[in-house]
Amino acid sequence: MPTSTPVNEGAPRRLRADAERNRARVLNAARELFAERGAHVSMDEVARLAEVGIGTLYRHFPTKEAMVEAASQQRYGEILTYYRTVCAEVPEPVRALRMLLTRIAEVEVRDRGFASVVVEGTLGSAGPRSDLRADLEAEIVELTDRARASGDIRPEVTGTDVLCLTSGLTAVIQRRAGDWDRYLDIMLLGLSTP
Amino acid sequence: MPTSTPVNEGAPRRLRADAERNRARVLNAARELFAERGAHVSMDEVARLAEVGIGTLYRHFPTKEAMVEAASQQRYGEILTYYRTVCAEVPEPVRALRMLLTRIAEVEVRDRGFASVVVEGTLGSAGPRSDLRADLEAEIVELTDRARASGDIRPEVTGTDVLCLTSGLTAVIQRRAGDWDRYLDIMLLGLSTP
Amino acid sequence: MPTSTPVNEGAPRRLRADAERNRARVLNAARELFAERGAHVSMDEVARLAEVGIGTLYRHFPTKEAMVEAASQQRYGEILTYYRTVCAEVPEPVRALRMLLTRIAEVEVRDRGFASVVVEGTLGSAGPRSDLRADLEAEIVELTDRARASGDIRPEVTGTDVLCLTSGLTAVIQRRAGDWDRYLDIMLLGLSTP
Amino acid sequence: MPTSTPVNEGAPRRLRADAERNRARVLNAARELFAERGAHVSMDEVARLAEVGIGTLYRHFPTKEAMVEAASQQRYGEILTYYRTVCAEVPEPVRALRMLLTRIAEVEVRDRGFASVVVEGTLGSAGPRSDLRADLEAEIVELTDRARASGDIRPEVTGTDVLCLTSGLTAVIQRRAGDWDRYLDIMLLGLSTP
DNA sequence: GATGAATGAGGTTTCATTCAT
DNA sequence: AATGAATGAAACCTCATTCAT
Repeated sequence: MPTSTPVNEGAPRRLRADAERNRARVLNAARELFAERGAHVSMDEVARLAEVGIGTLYRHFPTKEAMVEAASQQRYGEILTYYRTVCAEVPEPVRALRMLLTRIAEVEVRDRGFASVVVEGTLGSAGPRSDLRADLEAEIVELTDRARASGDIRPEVTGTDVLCLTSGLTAVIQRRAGDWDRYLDIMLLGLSTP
Repeated sequence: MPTSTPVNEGAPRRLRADAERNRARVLNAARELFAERGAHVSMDEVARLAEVGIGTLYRHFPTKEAMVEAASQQRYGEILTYYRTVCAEVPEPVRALRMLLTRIAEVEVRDRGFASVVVEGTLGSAGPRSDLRADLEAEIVELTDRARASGDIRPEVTGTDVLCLTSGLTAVIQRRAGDWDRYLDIMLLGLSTP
Repeated sequence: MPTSTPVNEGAPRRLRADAERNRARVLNAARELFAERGAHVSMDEVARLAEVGIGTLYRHFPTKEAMVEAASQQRYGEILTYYRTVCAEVPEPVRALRMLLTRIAEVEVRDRGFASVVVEGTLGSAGPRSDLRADLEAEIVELTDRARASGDIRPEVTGTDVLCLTSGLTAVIQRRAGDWDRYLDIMLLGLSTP
Repeated sequence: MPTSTPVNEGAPRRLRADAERNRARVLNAARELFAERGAHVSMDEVARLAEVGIGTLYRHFPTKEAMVEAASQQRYGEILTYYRTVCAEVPEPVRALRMLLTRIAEVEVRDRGFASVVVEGTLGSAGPRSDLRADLEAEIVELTDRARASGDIRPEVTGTDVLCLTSGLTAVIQRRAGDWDRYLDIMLLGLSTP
């Protein structure tokens, strides 16, 4: 079972109230802008939308990359929270898996375009995985194990396979958002015992 | 049936021999560089690797985007040629489909990283589709129709569904190259009649 | 004879004990950092090494320049103290001069790189001279006068000449630290009566 | 005898006429601005004075540091040219040495403030020496050897000693320009046989 | 047609200084 | 008095594109 990290959105230290608020504003601005305009959003634009000086932005995140990473973490945190509060209750693993993947898809749809900023860091990709992403992936793997154990999916299907399909799912949303439920149906069919 | 465009890599008019050669050099350089370094390759670098002046490069392609688009076309042309010379002979549509998708995957693996440059224009995505991409997609749709007709895949599966899954396939290669054959297996299983 | 300023490191008024301690911490941090990394040290770094908030730093010194100036003063104070406690006893002016210059060199070696921060304000330079620097220069001039009077150095040598050579001495240490004693030898030879 | 490098101001390749002209304009602008305002001159300002786009400036010199280095080289080239055309004729080594040092001083006076930009790279300093600087230093060393051989300066004086004094000379000019001839007199006295 | 020098808007990042807590 | 978060001007540098040679 994955380590039950408390999902605190990654703020490393205790911050003054206003600092915490600014951090959140920046992260939201970043998510919003990336979501709608893809990768080529400038730091100045993020700062402007967050109504924060550019210096403040850099105080919170030493680098553009760091900021993107943090926004990314935030999204994983959101999904994890959902999973732990809702899916965890569901007894049938395949149903829980479908719920989780659906949630992932919904977040992806909402933040469409965000993914293109972090291709190297998207769910299921290779490359160094951040804390919350690792946790989320661990949950998926575990769910797969349970589903296999209960005989709901084919015995040769591994957790890695499901991560791989998940990765495809988010990409499909980025490219042809409307069709993602068809994708999900077909993939789950491909996994299930006949 | 798809319009049977001759696959001549998109050169619009008769060019002097050396001009044609330069065009090809540029396109290859672009493909190579994008493949290995992803999106942030400059026009100067492309020109340098192509051993061509930057001015020459711009004579052939008015814009960076146009150049990327052309390189993209080249790749689709390559796949189309393969399809028309090899797959078209194969009588069983599902086998032909698997062959085609495998070829697509192989090209994708070879040019790994290229996709990240043209997210907006990859196979199966929404957005304006170029000539050769449209042709290729049409072939996939047609193959799907034949497979459905022959009862090899489920009756409710549409050509669009397969395009959608194909789009996921290329994305998976970009993100976790090693697993693409598992993806293909599961996907085809999901499509097939039980 | 130079005005006998008490060498109290320039703290203008009675400060609370902890304030005084903070002032000293900042000054030491500044000296240390400038010494080892030259000019491009930020105020934040100074504050961090001093274990003091940046605000506190600015309470003590209204400006970076002011802080540098104060650190500079501190160094002159150190040399003056040495001079007044040790050299002043020495009866032969040339020997006293050599001792003083040696001390200056030693401090310069210890704080190598510091000089590059205060080029405009180094010993013997033009530009507005601070209190303690003025005092130190006055001592050098006076020592020169005594040496000339006692016939140890050439009659046409002025105090200004020696200041000028001293200025060269500190520069040489900054640029080729190892050779400063050769410089001193040759310089004193050039001053002395044949 | 130092290798007789032709003094071509360091332009590495054949350039188009206009490029060569721009290169020179930039270098002159840089020298002028650094001379009058010291180190904190921005690249934009240099470009503006040179009446050249900022991009052009960076095409010629990939880095601010590289540009400073090139301007520095130019100055050494200037001095070397003088040395080779004028001093080399003079039979008495000490007189030639004084002429050379005087020239160095004059250039330093003209470009006052320039030195502060390149402390790490000034004549006689430690650190990686550029081609022309190395050549110039070699000339100084050779001159010293000849002067020692002819008995004009003390037998224990080395070329290194003279480099060291030269380094002091340029620093003195930076700090108290007016007095440099006194410095030169005294130092040469210190070197000479009694 | 080909070349590569020139352009300059715009990107990321730093840092001295101010001010709310 | 002390703190450290916030500020934003300005620095350096990149790169798609234009144009003189």
